[in-house]
Amino acid sequence: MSWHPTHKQSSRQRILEAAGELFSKQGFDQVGINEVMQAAGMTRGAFYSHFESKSQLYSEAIRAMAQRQARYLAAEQPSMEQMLQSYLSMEHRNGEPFQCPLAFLISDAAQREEQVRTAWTETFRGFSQLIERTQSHDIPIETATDNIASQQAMQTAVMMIGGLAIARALNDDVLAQALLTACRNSPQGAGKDRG
Amino acid sequence: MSWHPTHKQSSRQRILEAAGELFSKQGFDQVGINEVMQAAGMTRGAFYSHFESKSQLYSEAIRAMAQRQARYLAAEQPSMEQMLQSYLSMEHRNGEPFQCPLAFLISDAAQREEQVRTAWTETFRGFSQLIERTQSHDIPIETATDNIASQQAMQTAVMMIGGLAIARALNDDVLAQALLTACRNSPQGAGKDRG
DNA sequence: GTCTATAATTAGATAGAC
DNA sequence: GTCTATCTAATTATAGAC
Repeated sequence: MSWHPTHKQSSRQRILEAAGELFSKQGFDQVGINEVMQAAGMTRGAFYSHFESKSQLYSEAIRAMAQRQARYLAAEQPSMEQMLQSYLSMEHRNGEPFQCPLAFLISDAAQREEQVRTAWTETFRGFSQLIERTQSHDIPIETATDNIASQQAMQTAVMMIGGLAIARALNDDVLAQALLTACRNSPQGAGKDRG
Repeated sequence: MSWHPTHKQSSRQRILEAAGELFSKQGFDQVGINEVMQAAGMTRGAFYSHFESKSQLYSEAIRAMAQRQARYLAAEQPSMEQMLQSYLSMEHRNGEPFQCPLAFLISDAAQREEQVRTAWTETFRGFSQLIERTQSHDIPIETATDNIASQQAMQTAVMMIGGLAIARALNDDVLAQALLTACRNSPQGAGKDRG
């Protein structure tokens, strides 16, 4: 089992993927190392060969989820409208197939130590910058300063992350669907059906 | 100590207030019953004379915070601009003096049992309806249907709750301040400095 | 209604065999 | 690098005195 030099790297990756999914869906405190390791196909004892603590796993899992999604988006190059359509969907709210750590762990990460908050903050920065680039691509004529473009990107980020996080907290599927629709129709959206 | 019939009610209220503040700031799992009871001026053993479980305390604490804030708003009758100004402030982000359970517990509540999610959902409904009434007061000319007014209220609610929750998660005070400003300047705000 | 004492369970982290 | 076994600490919840 330990013949290949890629073995440890592969195990580490499996742990990160399992942790990202479990933490996002259930919250950091409600998931034990045991549960993470079993989902990764190992037992408790092997954990500390890969990570120093559960807390370190948390921050690395957030970064890993962000990187995975960034790679996907870099390949697909979706438009702003496409991004909103899939991000603000009931499927995403229900956690399939991807869970955005920014929305799923928003108040969870806020209550952790600096290491975790830094990972969350840097992920948010990347998300906001991606939106800014995508929006400037949709509207190539640049009449606004960078400052205003960055404000607009942050407003869109809030509408996306906040909308998804609220829809997830809501206990009522009909209301959640209405909320997601309202967010997609907001001025921060493609802006095509409002004046 | 047990002479007054209001004694139990007062203790219960103190527990609810302590729980609301502690849960909001640190998250449900990171606060023990011991900590809550000490903040309320009692010891662990007295807890179960007031609540059946920690989980029940959670949902009741959310409702108690919402009711307390609703009473305050009913007395003050602030305008939409005033509400945005105080809700989307750095003071509120830092938890002083009031913590909105919708923002502070957004992903925390989403991961709990139905009882807690129901309390959160009903609080959100009340918040959204309050915004709708306040917005219709600011713009007395009603050209829109109820459905559109409700959509606009939900968009504003997302910008407020989402903006505050993100600002709280961010590890960078400068970025958090910029984000709150962007939210206040958004079309969901008073709408006075955008077109 | 509040207290002290305790039961019962669980989790994060470590030790040492292989 | 992964396993089993264990340590230590914390937690929810209960029992019974006052």
